[in-house]
This record gives sequence, C-alpha cells and structure tokens, in this order.
Amino acid sequence: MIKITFPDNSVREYEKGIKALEVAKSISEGLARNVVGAVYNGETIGLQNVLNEDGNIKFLKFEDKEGKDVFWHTSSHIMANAIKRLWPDAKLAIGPAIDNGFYYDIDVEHRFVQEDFEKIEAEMKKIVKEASQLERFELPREEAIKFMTDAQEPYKVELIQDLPEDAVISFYKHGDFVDLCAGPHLESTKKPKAIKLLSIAGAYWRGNEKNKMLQRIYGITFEKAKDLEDYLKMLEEAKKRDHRKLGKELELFFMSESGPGFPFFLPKGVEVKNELMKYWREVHKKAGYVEIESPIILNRQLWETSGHWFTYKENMYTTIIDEQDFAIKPMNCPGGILVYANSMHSYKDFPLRMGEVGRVHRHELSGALHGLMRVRAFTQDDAHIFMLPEQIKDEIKGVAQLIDEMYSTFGFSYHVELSTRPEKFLGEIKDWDLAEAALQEALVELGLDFVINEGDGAFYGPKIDFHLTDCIGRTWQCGTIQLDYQLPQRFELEYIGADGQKHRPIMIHRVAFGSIERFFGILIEQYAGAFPTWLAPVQVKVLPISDKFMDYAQKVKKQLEALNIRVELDSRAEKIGYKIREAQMEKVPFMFVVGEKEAENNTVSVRERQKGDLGAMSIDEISSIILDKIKNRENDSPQLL
RNA sequence: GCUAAUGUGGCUCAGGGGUAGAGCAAUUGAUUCGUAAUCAAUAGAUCAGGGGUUCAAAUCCCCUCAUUAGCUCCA
Repeated sequence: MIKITFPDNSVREYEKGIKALEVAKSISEGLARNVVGAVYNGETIGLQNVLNEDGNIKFLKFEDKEGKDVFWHTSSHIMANAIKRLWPDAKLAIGPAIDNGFYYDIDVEHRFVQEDFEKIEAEMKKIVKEASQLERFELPREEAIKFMTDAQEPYKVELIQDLPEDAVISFYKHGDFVDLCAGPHLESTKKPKAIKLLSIAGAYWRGNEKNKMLQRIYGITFEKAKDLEDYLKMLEEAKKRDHRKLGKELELFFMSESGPGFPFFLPKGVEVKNELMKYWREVHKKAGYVEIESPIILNRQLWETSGHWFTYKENMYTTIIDEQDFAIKPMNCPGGILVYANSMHSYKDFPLRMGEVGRVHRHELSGALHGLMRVRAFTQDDAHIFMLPEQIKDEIKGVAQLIDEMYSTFGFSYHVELSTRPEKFLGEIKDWDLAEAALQEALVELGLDFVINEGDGAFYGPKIDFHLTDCIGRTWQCGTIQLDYQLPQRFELEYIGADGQKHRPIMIHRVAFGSIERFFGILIEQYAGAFPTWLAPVQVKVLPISDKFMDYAQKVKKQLEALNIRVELDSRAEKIGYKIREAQMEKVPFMFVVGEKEAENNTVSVRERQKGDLGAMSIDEISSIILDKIKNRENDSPQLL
C-alpha cells in the first residue's frame, strides 16, 4: 500500500504495481505537487525525488531494493551524525546506500582504526534511541551554499555548485544533524537497530585519483539483530568459497612472491584448464572459427602502428633486443591483424572468424591484483572477426549466443552491459549509431536482458560485456564483444568486394571466457571447488579397504584409465573412513570402495560425493554412467549457487 | 600507484622485550580395518627481508617486499 498525503491534507491509498502508475499520473498532473511521503512496506518514505525539476515523473518504482536503499541511506546519515559528534572537525563528502549496506566518505584529521568502530557504533545506537524525525527542507541555491559554507562543509558546497542551475536543493535534518541530500529517507532514525561497521578504506574525492583521498567507512544495518547475525554468517560462509583459499586447499594453483600477479598452476589446476580448453576448441570449431597463434614479443614499430606504444605504454613490459625496442603483447589484436594482412581476402570469405588463445602480459597496479581474478599475465580466449557492415548484427548475435551457450554449460547466470559512444571517440557518428543499433538489436532479438552504460564504450567502438559474480557478490567482466573501427584503419586492412575494388573490413574483437585465469577463479567459487565430473581434476578415487585388496584396486584403476577417466588410488595403510573423509574434502565426484566382497564379485562399491553410498556396481555399469556425464558435460556439481 | 590492515614451521593459528608453541599435514614404526579422522614416535621456523633502539627484538621504531579490504584502472 502506498499512502499519499495531498496538499489539502487528504490521504489516498494506492495499491502497489499498476496503481502506482495512477499515483505517478496524479503527481504529474500537479494534483500532488508537494507530496510529502509515501508508505512503503509500512515505512514512510519521501517521494520528492520521483519528480524531475520540471515536474515530470522521473522515477517511480516500489520494489524491495528501494526500501533497502532508503533504510541504508538513512543509516549512513546516522553514521555521519555519530562521526560528527565524535570528531567535530570531520568534513562530509558523500554517503550513499550500496547493494549491501552503505558508506560515507569523510575528510578528517583523525585516522580511523578498527577500534574506532565500537565507539562509532555506540554513538549510532544512541542516535537510533533518540528516534528523531527526519525532516526535509529546501533552500535556494545561494542560501544553500552559504548554509554549507557556514557549516564548514566544503565538499557539500562543491556538490551544490555542480548542481544544474534550476535544481531543487534539499536537505535532511534529524536531531542535531543536517545533510545535503536528495532523499528519500526513513521517517525516523529509530529503525536501524542492528549496526555493524565493516571496513575502512581510502577513496578519492569524486573518484578521481588526482583528488584528495578521503576515508571511507562501510557499514550495514538491519532492523533485527538476527538479520545482522545471518548476514555476517552468510559472509563467513561465502568466504569459504574464495578461489584463493580453495586453490591452495585443492592444489589447483598458487601465487609466489617471486612473481606477484603471475599465477603458477599445479597439475590438478592444469587438468581443469585443459578440459576447459578442450571444450572451447570443440565449441569454436563448430561455430566456424579457425585458430591461429601469434608471437608473445613484437617490435616497437608494430605497437606504434596499433597505438599501444603511446596509449598503453605504462602497462606494457618492454625489452631491448639487438638495440631495438620490443614489447611483450598486452593484447592479441595486432598479432591477429598481421595474420589477416598476410594474405588477400575476398568478401566471399567473410565473416572470417580467427580465434587465438593468447597469453598477454599487462603491468597492472600492484594494488589491483586479486588472486586469479586480476593478474598480470593471463590467457585470453580471443578471436577477431572480419566482416562486411551488413554482417554486424548477425555476427554479434552469433557471438552472444556462443557465449550464452558456453556460460549455460557451466550453469552460470550473468548480466550483460552495452556500452555506447564515449565523449572522445574515433570515426563517424553515423557508423557509431549503426553499430550501437546493431549491438542493441542483436541483444533484443536474442531476448537477453541488458543494461546500457551510456558513454562507457571504448574510444574505438561500442561493446557488449558479460559479467559474472564471485562468492561475495563482486562482479567481474568476463566475455566481451567490441566493435573496432580503429585498428583496420591504422593497419590499412583490405578485402576485395563484389565490385572488384578494395574495401576496409569491419572488425570485432571478442572473448568468451575473457581470461581463462579469471574464468577459472569464478568457476572455483561458483562450484565451491566441487567441479562437475567432466571438469574434476580427479574423477574417481579408488579406496581399498586394506592392503590385501591393493591388486584388485590396481586392476580397477587400470580399467578406468583405459577409458580416459581421471583416477587416483589411495594406497595408504589407513582406515576406510579416513580415506573417504579425505576424498570427500578433495571433492572428488566418485569414490570406489573395494574390499573382499568387491574383489570376489568383480564390482566396486560406489560413493558419490553428494548422494553418498550408491551400493555395489559392476565397473562397466558405473563407468558408463560416468562417461555419459563427461560426454554430456553434465552439470552435476552439488555446490552451484 | 593511493588509504588502511596483516605477514610466526607445508597449512590454520597462539605468543607480543629475556634465546619459539599447538592442531592438522609430513616422515618412521605398529595396525589390515567396510563408508567423514587408528595408535605411537620423529623431524620441521635465524617469526617476510633489511636497518635501528636495547644488556637483550618475533615482540618497539624506520625502510623495502608481499598479501588483504577498498579507491583508481581493467579481462
């Protein structure tokens, strides 16, 4: 129910959903120009920000997320209030709600440490107890600036100054605290009773690294203590899936101080990677790709032609060979282009899909490194597609479909972003419009949901990004499809058209996994290390009851090996319970227990990692089940999110 | 790169100015066992690296490196 108070003090109630549109309509017709609040989920929230400055409806959505946003936004005000009480010289910057909680950026002499959290939390609890009403008021621009100047809030003054001329400048006040804010807010400070400050970090004012670094405090609040407890427990659980932890425990990969950002892969990790690449080649071959390889190190002249030497140099590892500058490739495109340019092409060959599994090196900032997700050397499952302008849409569709097919194989859900022309761009606007329309149409025709990132495209072309989520909800860009108008021109690429004349091809640059390393990291977290059988580094572990049955166990192992099943034999003189426990912790999909019974009947007692004991089966029977799972790449991980 | 925190045997962690401690793993021996931990013994660390303060530094201070959480950047 949405309760709207009208200027004549009459109150009308509306249903959620379709009725909300009526509310919107009455507001836009001026009936409720000065609406003060709406009730959502039993909580009164402000409605002012549903109006544009011109009185038109901008935003009217009554979903849970908004309820949470309001709750956490008010919480951020409470935190700022508490900090101002404890450190009166603190200057406030911005403090929004985020997906999981809220933060506030603060400029203050005092260096916050973890021990301060308790103090701040205690002060916040006092403010909650005070249960002050949140009151909204507006000020004309000049007065607002003066107000904030007097309050010694230089960041707020800057924010006001940057608002459009005709913007409504609103403030929210509760108790002894006032903040420049568009709202909306809770009615009172009494609700966020369960409070937890989570972390402290530096953040540049306005996100610009040239600006001063402020202190950002993250927190989360709930109405009930139980909800907070559950949330913290959930975070704790999520951390157990962390690919860095599992990578070590399951002996998949490791990082060494000898090569920060350069991962080492252990035999088991390589098994998984190889299986991924086998799948990749199969799918790409079917989709009409050819595969090439280009060198890791290429000379300066090439990188100058591509533009990287000037625009990307600080990220490139360079070296000198025979008194000439060379660079280790940070991207595969120039190499791929040399392959294209190596021979003449006809329009009849298009679209020409040229894949390359290429290892690239980029000198990322040390602080940006993150397990396998952000490394300095990684392998892109790259491809460059050369085509005619009229082939763009279908080709994009094909690639998006391919990526969707691949992600579905892993049971992943993902979200798609379409990034459009940035302020600085190369080429003609009409080409950009054409390309953006083609990208968008392709996505719409495929029925994929996507969000548009206005102006976030690369300077050489618009792009579609595919994002996957890690164990604690951070999203990572994996697949991407980028149109590139720049490189074909820089390298003067050509093809012979139907008219016998030379033309410039359209080029797209795309990756499906993105980076094999990052994808592997996501994979580990999504499966919590329990890979589906087809990917599992060890698919079957043979566990003899005692040494007496070692010969039979060996025989079973050989039989499985002959079928290309990845099998290990636990030949230690341990009890069966111990061996099972270990195999279980290694997340091996199948355990074959063999003892006297099995050796006599030529069977194995099958134990599946999730379902437990499946009873005795002949080796033929169980291996055909396993081979089927492998062949179909069945998604039998018990851990999928 | 920036802000903050952290760095102790292979792993997880305790200790926090008086010459290093646990559990797991490892090794050896015994046990030959029926579905998530058999028993015993042994070995393993100049406490990230370097410098300083001190009679004495893993512990306090400084620098460097790495890691973690963010920011910035990005696959």
